[in-house]
Amino acid sequence: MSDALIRRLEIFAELSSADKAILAEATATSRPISARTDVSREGDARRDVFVLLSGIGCRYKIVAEGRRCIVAFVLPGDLCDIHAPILNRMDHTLATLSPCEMSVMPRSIVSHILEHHPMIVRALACSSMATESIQHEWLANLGGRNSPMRIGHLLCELYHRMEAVDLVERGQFSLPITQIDLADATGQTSVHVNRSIQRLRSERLITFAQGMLGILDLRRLERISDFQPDYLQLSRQVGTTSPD
Amino acid sequence: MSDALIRRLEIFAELSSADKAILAEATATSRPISARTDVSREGDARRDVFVLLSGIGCRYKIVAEGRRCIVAFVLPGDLCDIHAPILNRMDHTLATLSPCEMSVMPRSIVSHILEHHPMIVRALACSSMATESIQHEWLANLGGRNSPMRIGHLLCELYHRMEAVDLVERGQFSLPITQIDLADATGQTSVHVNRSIQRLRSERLITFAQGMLGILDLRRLERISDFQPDYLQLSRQVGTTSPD
DNA sequence: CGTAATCTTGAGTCCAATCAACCAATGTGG
DNA sequence: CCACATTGGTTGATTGGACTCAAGATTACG
Repeated sequence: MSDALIRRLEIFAELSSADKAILAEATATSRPISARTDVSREGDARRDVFVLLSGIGCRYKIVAEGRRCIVAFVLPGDLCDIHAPILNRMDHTLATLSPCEMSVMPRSIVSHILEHHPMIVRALACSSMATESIQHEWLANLGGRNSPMRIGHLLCELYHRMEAVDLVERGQFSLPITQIDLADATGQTSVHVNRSIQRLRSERLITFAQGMLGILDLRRLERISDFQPDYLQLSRQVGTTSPD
Repeated sequence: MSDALIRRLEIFAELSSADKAILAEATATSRPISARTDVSREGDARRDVFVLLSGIGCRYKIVAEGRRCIVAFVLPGDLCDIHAPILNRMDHTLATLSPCEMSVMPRSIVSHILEHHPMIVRALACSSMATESIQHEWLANLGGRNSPMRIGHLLCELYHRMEAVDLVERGQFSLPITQIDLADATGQTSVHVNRSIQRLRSERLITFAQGMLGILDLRRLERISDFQPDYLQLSRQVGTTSPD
């Protein structure tokens, strides 16, 4: 289970067996968390470093009038808030959407890694730049695209991110979230999301039922959603850049 | 001029005189760049590390049908792409909006800083987390707020960020950007932005003319825009957190 | 098996984009 | 110095898309 993290970081840097060992150790102890629970809340002091091992989580903020805005999805292998200890307050809430398996990394191991495992640090830096890219793309999504494109684009992103940690099988993957969640992530009403999904279904681009998402025609979905996978930075980068 | 960078980083960490000296050296040579020019383009290989010394820039993406989405504003003292050398492609374009003064940091100094000036590195890490917070807030802005709130919220953010580098005088600061720019940053039409600005003006909240923005009643503007300054992480943090 | 969520569909309303002028300020060349 | 072009801002009329409200169907779950 814990190998999602390793698989993810290996995209960005060549990890030694010592690197992998410490990552395995750091994520050895995990605990189950039920769906729809806040793991750490906006305003809390940042403390822990989490790794999501299975399930789907999100980061959200509450704006005026109680509206919930999802600002990111957290997928298996995602490492949350590696720099948590150095900033004082969470600006958002980290929560589960489905039942999850999470691991809390002990502070001691975190600082040990930061000091003695430069390749991991490098991979983490790349990973956080990829996160930034994703956020830019989300902004472009909300600011510049219409409803079906927003949904399509988001689904493409999730597809590729799940693919990168080997969780896609025959174009399908588990996506146990509601249309309300998709609405809050794309700045729309669930009613409106529903209609767009039905449109995508009727055009034989996706299937979405019982928490499973199927992408029927990735190329076409990407095209109509203005999706360019480059921004995810998920193509292997090992050896393609010079060390600093 | 170059002290905007130092002033900014000092928010996050206590810099020694050696730290400041190397920052001053790194930003010693600057060059003027005229308004509305792309500094580095989406798709380009990342190479240089920029510091904006004066003027206003932005990061933008072009989505389908040529629409421009501004995903961030770059203010004096902002350090662009410190990790540029380790990722291969720019996911967005960095451009000037007004005439700017920019400094390109030599690679050699960058790596020297990363290796020998831990407090600067720490400040940079904090700074990039603050950037992430801003992006979350922008997502909430686009996803959850109406037009006057979006504009008001953005203006509050710019006010506080300019304040942090001492560029606000008597509630006023230079903001040489167009309503079209504001539109592209808030996912609206310039026509719609115009009406919202007029609304804010008529409620005696702001003045905005000839590239100068005046905030007439910050508290009230913050209240009606659902703005909480905490997310900017601009309150001095020196000594408030334990080192890792 | 029953209750609560979630999804689906329809109808009506409203807000924001679009289209289209027009104005003011600035700059340019003759 | 003035005619003209350009850019940014302002205003109104129109239209379409997204939200709201509401009710029924389906699914999930204790």
